[in-house]
Amino acid sequence: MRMSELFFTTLREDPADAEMPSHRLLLRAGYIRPLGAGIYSLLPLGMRVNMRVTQVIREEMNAIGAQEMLMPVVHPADLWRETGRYDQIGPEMGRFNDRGGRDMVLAMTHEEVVTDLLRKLINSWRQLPQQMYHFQTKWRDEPRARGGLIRVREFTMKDAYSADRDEAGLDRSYKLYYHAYTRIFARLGLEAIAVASDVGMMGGSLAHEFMAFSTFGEDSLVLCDGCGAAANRQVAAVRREVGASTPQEPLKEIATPGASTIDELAAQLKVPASTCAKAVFFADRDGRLIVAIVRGDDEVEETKLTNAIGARDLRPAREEEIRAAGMEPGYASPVGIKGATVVVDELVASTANMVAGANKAGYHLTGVNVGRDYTPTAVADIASAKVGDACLACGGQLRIENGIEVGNIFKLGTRYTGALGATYADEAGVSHPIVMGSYGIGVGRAVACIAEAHHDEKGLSWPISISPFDAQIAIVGANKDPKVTEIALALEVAAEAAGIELLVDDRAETPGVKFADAELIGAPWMITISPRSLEAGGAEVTRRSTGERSVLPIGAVLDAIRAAQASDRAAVEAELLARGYPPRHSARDPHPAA
RNA sequence: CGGGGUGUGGCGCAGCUUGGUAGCGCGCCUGCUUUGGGAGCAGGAGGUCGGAGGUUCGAAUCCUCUCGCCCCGACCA
Repeated sequence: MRMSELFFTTLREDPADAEMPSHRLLLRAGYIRPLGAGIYSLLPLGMRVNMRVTQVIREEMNAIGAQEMLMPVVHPADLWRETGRYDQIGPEMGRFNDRGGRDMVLAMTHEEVVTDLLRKLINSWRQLPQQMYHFQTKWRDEPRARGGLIRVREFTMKDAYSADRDEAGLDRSYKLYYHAYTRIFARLGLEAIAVASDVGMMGGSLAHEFMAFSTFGEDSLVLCDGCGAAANRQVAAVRREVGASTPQEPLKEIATPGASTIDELAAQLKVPASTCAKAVFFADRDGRLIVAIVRGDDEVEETKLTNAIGARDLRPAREEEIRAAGMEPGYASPVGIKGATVVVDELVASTANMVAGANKAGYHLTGVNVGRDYTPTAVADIASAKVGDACLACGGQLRIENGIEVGNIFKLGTRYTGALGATYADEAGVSHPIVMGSYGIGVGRAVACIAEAHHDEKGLSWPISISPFDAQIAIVGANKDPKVTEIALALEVAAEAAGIELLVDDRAETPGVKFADAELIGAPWMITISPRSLEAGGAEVTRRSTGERSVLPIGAVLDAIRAAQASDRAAVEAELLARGYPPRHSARDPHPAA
């Protein structure tokens, strides 16, 4: 490809409204352009990276026996009514009417459609298991798009689905995807780990998220270096010391003027924050008030709270809602109130004689005991894991890092097949619902994460496996010697024949511009061909990631690139093998370990 | 949806407080010179100042409403 013909432009200055490096650089280097909030065009450079990423995913999907297909973006709403999600899902789903006035939806995901196909195509146990996937556009009207391709409203997802006859089959399928995903992210140059996660709107029983480490990550990952346990903070359980059993003291009201926060309260009473009960208020979709009680040194983890009581759409409660329930913000507790759902953290439930609000401004109660002084609706682990907490599995110290979710795998079970009546007949002719899993990767987000992980102050620096071009040629000094252009273009032709894609900078720009743009665009090698390089023996080859430079005879350049590509790929495979993730597993083969 | 910010040629910004002919840098076009780290000189093109309404002799500037976008929080690949 000649750069003079490439549909793109680089920007010399950073776009004002891009913060994250991937956003900034993908814009500046001419990979993407926004159309609206969270809606992007992929320019040819961006599309090339997208295709490379897609190809890696495709190869690994095919390797586990998944079959590529394509399902529509526009669905009849009736199908979504059958699973109940048409009403469950809020404004993040795009809805419209066709010309006949029928309700239609834009795909946010494809469980409904794939399950509809299963019920139409699968009749017998002999047809199972099945694995299928596609790359398709999703529309999710996110409340807030952000960070360029990191969180957008329209995006391409690779979503795969497994269909098995029973839980054991689903276990096997799940492990296959775990295996494939590990291989995919390694091949994409992403350091990603699988963490236990919430099942969210997908439903189902077990889920892992694959998280790319990033300081800009929106999720907090709770990690144990001791045993390798990893979980999303939303669901991370930790080992918690149970309070010593102390005799219960009588309830006593004390004046605590101005102590409307836990810090002030603990300071005023000279007691540790852990002995104070913190009340946090939420309201659900129907306006029902929910009081969550955690220890003063803990925070409420909303996802855990949501799951503990099967609530939906929690939001912070408004002050008037709290007062309406008979509580005093700043001095609130469930003691003496009625009508609210009270969820108590298990640690609070096992701690005697806590300090809690008196529901009267300026007063607290001491000697508060759960069960005696108030009755909780539920007792559950609803506190956020903290740095330094003890690992549930091994007791080791936990640490917390930020990550970006690039993929997830869900055990759906019969959530959809049950609702839609997708069944098969077993050997005895008895009908059973098909057992499903679903497995997603956001392609554009993966691209953005790779850019986050592979860039420097000068620009992008793609891994060899997914760069838009294998190398970029800077033609320098063509005015002094027309031969350099000839040689460069001949090299491009030879490369094409060898299956190597070069981007040749034949523009009438000064060398400085060409070098700067090459570094911005970030192909793994920059090849300079100039009178000077020819004199030195051929082409000057610079490795983008290291800045390492050498001069090679023109005839040796392509071989060198190919050799480097091969050894890079071999190194990734060797590492994957060492970790227990060799290539090639069929869905019907026994699986090693995952 | 709450909070904060911002909207002025393709990009980055000034001008707004104190109303009076819309400016700067980069990029773009033409010519000449230049050519190994974002060239120089000369000439040139390009803007309903996000939109609507209002105040005023006069609005980028003041007022009201509205829309877009970005960032921070509650949600997700």
